Amino acid sequence: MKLPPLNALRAFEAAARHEGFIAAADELCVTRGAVSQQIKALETHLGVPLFHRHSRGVALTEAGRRLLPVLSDAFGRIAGATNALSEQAADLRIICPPATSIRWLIPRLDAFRAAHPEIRVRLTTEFHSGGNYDAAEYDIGFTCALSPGRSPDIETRELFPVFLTPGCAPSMLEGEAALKRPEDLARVKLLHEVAERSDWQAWLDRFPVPGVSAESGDVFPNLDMATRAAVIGSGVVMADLVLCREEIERGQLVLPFPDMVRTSPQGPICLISHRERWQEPKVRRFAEWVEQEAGRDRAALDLERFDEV
Amino acid sequence: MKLPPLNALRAFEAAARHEGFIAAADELCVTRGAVSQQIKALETHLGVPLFHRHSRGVALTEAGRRLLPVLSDAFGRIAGATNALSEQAADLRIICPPATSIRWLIPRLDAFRAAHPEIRVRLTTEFHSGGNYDAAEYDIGFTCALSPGRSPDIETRELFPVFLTPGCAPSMLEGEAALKRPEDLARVKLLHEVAERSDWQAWLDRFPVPGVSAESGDVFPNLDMATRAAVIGSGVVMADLVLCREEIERGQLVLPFPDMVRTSPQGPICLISHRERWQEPKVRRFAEWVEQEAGRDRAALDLERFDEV
DNA sequence: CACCATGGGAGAGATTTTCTAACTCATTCT
DNA sequence: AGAATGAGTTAGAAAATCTCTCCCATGGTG
Repeated sequence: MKLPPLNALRAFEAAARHEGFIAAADELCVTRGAVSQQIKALETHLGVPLFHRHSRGVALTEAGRRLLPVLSDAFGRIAGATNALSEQAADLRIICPPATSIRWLIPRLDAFRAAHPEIRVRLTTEFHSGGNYDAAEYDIGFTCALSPGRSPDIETRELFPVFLTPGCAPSMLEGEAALKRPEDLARVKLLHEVAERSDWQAWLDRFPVPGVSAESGDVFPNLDMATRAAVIGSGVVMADLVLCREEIERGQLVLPFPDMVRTSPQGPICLISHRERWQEPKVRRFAEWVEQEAGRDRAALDLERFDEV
Repeated sequence: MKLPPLNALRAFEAAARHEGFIAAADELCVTRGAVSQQIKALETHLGVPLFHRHSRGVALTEAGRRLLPVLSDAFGRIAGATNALSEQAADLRIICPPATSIRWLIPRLDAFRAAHPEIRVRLTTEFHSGGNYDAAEYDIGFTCALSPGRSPDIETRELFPVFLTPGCAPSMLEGEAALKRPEDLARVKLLHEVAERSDWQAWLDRFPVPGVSAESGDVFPNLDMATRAAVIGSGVVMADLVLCREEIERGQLVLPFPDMVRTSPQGPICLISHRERWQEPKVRRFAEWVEQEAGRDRAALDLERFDEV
């Protein structure tokens, strides 16, 4: 396959389409002279004149008329394919479970958008385990490290651990029904993120409390709503120290047993993506930004306080 | 229509097709480094990696796999169209009437082929008037200047005039039947090029000879055969001073009435081509070469001797 | 297990291509 | 006649592209 100089072909295509060198030069953002030279070079290369030069303007020769549609078509296809690629390259499709989304990602995301306006962020807030992460639908996701059933091409990167300890409204530490010892949990309502009650179960496995069962209490569709129920004094939620940091720092949520902390059995929160995708600029930028933000949370938590379990 | 750098696309296409940068570099006659840089530039431009880099070789990414067929197809179309043009640009299709062809063009044509080996000459020897010259079939032709019915897009360039005077074998000037005066033509056979007997008729119109009519004599399919008949003493041909120059100089053909010369009523021999085609390199080169050769003939003839009629 | 062959990456500097800027020419419109 | 239009030409500047040299990682091989 022998090809003539491609840039000369592009110059010719533009000039032929506009039936003039000046319009072509404008389109290509060069001077008329450049177009003139390119086209002359192409004519020399092919050995056929492509334009008749009149004193005023140019007109295609027979040869030029034959060449134009082929080039326009070919360049059109190339433009279509490459634009589709860049188009898609600009879209960053993120999937994030509800609690992480509303409590961690969304508050920070505008900063990312501001820092990278060229990336169109499309966030889907939806529960998903690492096992059913769909690399075709999403460029990157948030999930738990130990989710089973991942294909070997799907890789994760750890962000921060999930530290669990009961949390409640400050009012619950006061009065005669105050939560003072773990046994007091038997007198209050447990607030669960999902029907499986796994967080409370995990904590109770680590710190068994007689008379307290994970089977009791209210169930919410996600951790955010359970936490908000706790804040308004409805019961005790199994709080995630990272995701609930704001409420804890503001004193809206208090930790009655701050030394009784365990990590989630599902492992730390992590980013998840296809092995190949990490290198894509949009993904790399987002991942780097997320890791930086997560680093701040890890630092703020003073993780060394806790024994990992 | 926004296009990525075309040369980078070509580098990518070659690399993707060969599944390796080295093979691509060989195909493009550059170094691996050049291919590597071009492809990196393209990836940066599109914002998507097109290859996975392994320690040994590369493999297309999803994006690369989508781009490759489009590019291969587009470049293939471009190559096809441009090759067809150059291909045709290399063919020089000439049409030339028989006498001019055999007596003038063919003896000189090898010199042209040697001087321009890149041009494939395809000569068609066939009678045609300027009026039915077909610019789609032939790039250039030889004809008479005054042929009627030409379209305005068909232009001619004069080569040399057609000087007509009787010619015969030297033997005819000897003996008791020797041609001494025009009246002696009544005793010999006239040799005609075509049934129309126009050359003899034209000469006789200019130099009327009592008792001699263009209606008599033998007819040949072309001037070459009529001339050869004259050389072997069969009769008197209406000789063209240019086309018969060789025989005249060698003494095979003698001119009994060297002062009785007239130009052909059909005008001089000329080149004929489409207005647009003269600029095509192959046509221009041929035309220039022909004009140069014709110039030699005009000089050799010492045209000033003759009164043009 | 050292060693070499393979295939690609990086960076500096050379080279080639391409573009610009200024001017020219021919023609048409006013 | 003079202005405006559209293209051609040229030298030199700018930009792109390439080469060259050295680097790294991997996978056979003796």
